[in-house]
Amino acid sequence: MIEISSPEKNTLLLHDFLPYRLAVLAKIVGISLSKIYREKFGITNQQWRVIFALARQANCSASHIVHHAALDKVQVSRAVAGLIEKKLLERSADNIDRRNSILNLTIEGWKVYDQIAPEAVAFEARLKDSLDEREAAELDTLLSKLMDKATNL
Amino acid sequence: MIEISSPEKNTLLLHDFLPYRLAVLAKIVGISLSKIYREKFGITNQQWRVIFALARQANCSASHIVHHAALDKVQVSRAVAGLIEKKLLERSADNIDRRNSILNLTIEGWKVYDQIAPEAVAFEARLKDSLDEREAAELDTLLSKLMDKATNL
DNA sequence: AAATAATAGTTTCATTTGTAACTATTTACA
DNA sequence: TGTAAATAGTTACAAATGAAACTATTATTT
Repeated sequence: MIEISSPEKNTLLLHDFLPYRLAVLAKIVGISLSKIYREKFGITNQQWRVIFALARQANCSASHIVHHAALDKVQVSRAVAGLIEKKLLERSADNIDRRNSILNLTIEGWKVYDQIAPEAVAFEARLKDSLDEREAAELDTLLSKLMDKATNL
Repeated sequence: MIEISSPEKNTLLLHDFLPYRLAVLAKIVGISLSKIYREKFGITNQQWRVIFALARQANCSASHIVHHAALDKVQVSRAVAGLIEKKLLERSADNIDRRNSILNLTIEGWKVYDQIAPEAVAFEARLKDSLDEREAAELDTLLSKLMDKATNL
């Protein structure tokens, strides 16, 4: 491993490149977090998002979840199927518009949510541990700005 | 879609949850960025990272890339194989330690790099567009802190 | 020196994921 | 009203991914 070529060229330093940093950080955080719901409950990331969307908003359709959990309709369909199989969620018919399904957590589903949610909150708190209040607020602002920018790039 | 259950419960708002925000942001940014190298050169994200790692550090082994591109050895192996097939990269033997391979971009590989790199830099600049200098510096600090925290959580 | 462990990298196989095509139902409108 | 377009959701198939087993080589131990 010998340094030969063009070190002073405008070679992009991957390590400092924002999209790369975001990807690596999000991945590490995601893997850590997933241990909470994967190891203990065998729940996938997508299933976790569906559960949390439904905990917020009961009686909603799959497409509502699509818009509130940043998943596409195939992902939601699969996650819902998995959760129904696990009996954490149930589907009923919408007689007003029969294209829709109406989704709800079961008692079991709420139990799982009630176990995961506090751990997720604690996880987030640990992650933000090294930030003071000003920094946490700043992070919030910056992520929002980046998100805005990224969505109309 | 009727709001029925427990809106005032400690239901976690996915939208505000840091790991979720990071995942969504990283994904959107990554998809936008990938258009630069995927559509024009048919290069995958992993291949792109290998190219950039090699542009920085020529004559290095696959395991060096593993440590500098946040990829595991299987990903690097596959990316390298793909890039060799595209003739963007070449592998030679290391006669001192014959377990290692020595990797280098080809002329073609450098040409591809030279086309992608400025676009990547411009992409990052657009992404940071709405941040002033102070905010950009702050972002840098915050991402570093989070990264630190996340790696020893 | 022989046996064992460690490292570099590849291959295999099962799972996950993404894209497109599909069914069913409802809406728009000619 | 009847036909086309839109919407909700599922299914099918190909491509990407992850985990484990594997080959080859070098380092370590006894």
